[in-house]
Amino acid sequence: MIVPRGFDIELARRVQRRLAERVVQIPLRDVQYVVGVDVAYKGDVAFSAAVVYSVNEGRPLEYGCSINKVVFPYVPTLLSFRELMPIVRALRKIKTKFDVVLVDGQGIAHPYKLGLAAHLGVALGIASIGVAKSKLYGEIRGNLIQDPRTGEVIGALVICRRPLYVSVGNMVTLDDAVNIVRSLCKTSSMPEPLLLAHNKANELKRRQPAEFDKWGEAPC
DNA sequence: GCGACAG
DNA sequence: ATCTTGTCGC
Repeated sequence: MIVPRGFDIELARRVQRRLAERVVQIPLRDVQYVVGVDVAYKGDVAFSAAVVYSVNEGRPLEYGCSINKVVFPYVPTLLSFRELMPIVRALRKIKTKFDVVLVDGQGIAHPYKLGLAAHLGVALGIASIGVAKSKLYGEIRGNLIQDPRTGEVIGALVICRRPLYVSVGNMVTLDDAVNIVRSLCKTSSMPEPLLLAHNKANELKRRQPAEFDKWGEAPC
């Protein structure tokens, strides 16, 4: 797996370990607006979507999106270097104030404790939860995911229709994360906000790409 | 060297 | 993630 020329993977790991120290685990209460974010790809173009979902009303309230040129390949443990910016761009389009973001990927259940959801949460100083469809790191012990090196609980298994690997991203506790994901599992194997974001991202992908600016971003 | 490996 | 036909089941 080739990374861009000049990319220092050792430096990247140091950055991840450093940012991981800023992850905070605090209880989240009065969760009313939950955002779901996801990215779809077509060639070297990323189509990202952010959806604000109202828990009380059980429906989406607002959508944010962004179309960007891909700048980094998919490399296990370095997913945020590929998807973080596109997701941030889509999130910034949202006007509604939200309580937490659900991310398609790991939170702290990562070899350097900084999966995509944790990186996003720390970078923006917001509450986030990692919801992955498969495991990246850790040992399954019953319904919990444990760090094989420290024995620390780094996540939990939540059965929607299929098992989901849930972990803290930032500013939430694992219990909060698990309860929130559970309560939002409706018709799909993914919590509603993520399903909506996934569908919106794929819908964007179907449209014709516009003109990219000097930052590699196009209107959407 | 071997196996594992989010999207 | 994406590529990609048919096929099994409700």
